[in-house]
Amino acid sequence: MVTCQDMTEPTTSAPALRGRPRSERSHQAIIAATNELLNERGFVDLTIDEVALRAKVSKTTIYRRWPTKGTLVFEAFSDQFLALQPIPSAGSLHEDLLAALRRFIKVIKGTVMGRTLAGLVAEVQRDPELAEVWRDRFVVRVRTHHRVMIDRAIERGELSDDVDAEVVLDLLYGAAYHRLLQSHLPLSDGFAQAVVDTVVAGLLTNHAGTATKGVGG
Amino acid sequence: MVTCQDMTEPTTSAPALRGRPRSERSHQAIIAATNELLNERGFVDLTIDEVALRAKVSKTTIYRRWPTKGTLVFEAFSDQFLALQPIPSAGSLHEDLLAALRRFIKVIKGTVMGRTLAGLVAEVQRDPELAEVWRDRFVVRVRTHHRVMIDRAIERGELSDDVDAEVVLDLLYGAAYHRLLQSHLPLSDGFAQAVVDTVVAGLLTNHAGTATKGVGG
DNA sequence: AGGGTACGATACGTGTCGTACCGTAAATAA
DNA sequence: TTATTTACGGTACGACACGTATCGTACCCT
Repeated sequence: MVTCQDMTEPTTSAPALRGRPRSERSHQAIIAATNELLNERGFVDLTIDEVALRAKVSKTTIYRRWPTKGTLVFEAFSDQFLALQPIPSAGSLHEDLLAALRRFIKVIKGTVMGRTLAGLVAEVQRDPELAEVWRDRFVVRVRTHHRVMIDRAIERGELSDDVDAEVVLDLLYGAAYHRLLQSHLPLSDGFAQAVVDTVVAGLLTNHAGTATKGVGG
Repeated sequence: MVTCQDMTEPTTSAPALRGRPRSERSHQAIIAATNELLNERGFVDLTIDEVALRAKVSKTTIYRRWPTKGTLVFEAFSDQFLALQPIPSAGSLHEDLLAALRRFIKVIKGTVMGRTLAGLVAEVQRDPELAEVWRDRFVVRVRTHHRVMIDRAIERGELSDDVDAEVVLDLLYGAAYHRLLQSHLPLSDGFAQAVVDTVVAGLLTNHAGTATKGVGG
């Protein structure tokens, strides 16, 4: 769980347990109501007032914990989403990447999370504070997670250590995000195959001479 | 120029020139004021009221032509942006794609258009009507434009006609959009090189056997 | 002249946000 | 027990931007 305090302040060792504690039940009810409304209306048409109504909680209680709609939805979304993105270990780089990308696409298309993800990316462009939280607690987290597939391929010697893992992730998931956000073409399985085919083929080519190392940062 | 009517209705042959015509001067002033405010405040903090004030025009006049803030900003942005995306003809596929991607990145980083582009992509997630306009009059337009580079490479025989041009565009520009929207890493020149190196290498590999044709649509 | 349309100015209703207030509830500390 | 501290519910409120309505005036055609 990621509370508002965790998002904005470094975790304090002393939780200061004087006074009435925050209701865990309210917390759960708010997150649950948020997810319900995310399903029914989507990110844009979700209002804090309605969440409060649904959760049988005062609106004030929500604002005490989450400063904005974005941070609330972020929390309701992120843990749930990340739990559905395991790292495959099929063996080859191609198999791993394809399985991971398929998994990503499946969740995007098969649940409401695709629309919510798009809504959050949109909100991030509007709210600089949310952008920071988003990068640190989602983007970096997912990428670190996914980078394991590439690192393992390098360790196995399947891939040259000249390869910039960051660029690889940008190619794979950038393409997928692109279709999600622009909606110009569907996130089909053939798309996933073509993306992974092309990228892996490109990586397995010996590209000594065209330096591609260390450009990520 | 793309007017509101052009966006929502098929172009009528009879422009109906009875009555007082719309002031072209007002049109220019509104677009100019929009671009000014886009520079000063960005997409999010731009308000129609302020555009009206700046353009010395009634707010009503703006709403007569553009139904929403998104469509107004879209028009102020798109022609300007597209004019800065010429198709290079250096010769090889690698050279063409790299030059085009560099050009894209240069405009994104060197002008306010990067922020505006991000803001528009965000707005598109919130406004379904704008989304339609965006796809038809921007995304498809840019992609058709860019696809020429790939088609020419196929004609030259440099590239197999098995290659799905749509996927190629998603890989290149998807990666760039990804860094623009997520801000996790900079849009450096090394990034552009690595992206093009990897994708072109992947395309030049003979991938007969892994069908990648016709999955774009 | 007359009809049709755009214009300016302004007022208005709407929706959502986020905050302020205040009496009450729940926990700790003396 | 009593005092203190903090969260809670309920509600009212201010702020802000949106988009619409109204109406008298300006412009261009037939």
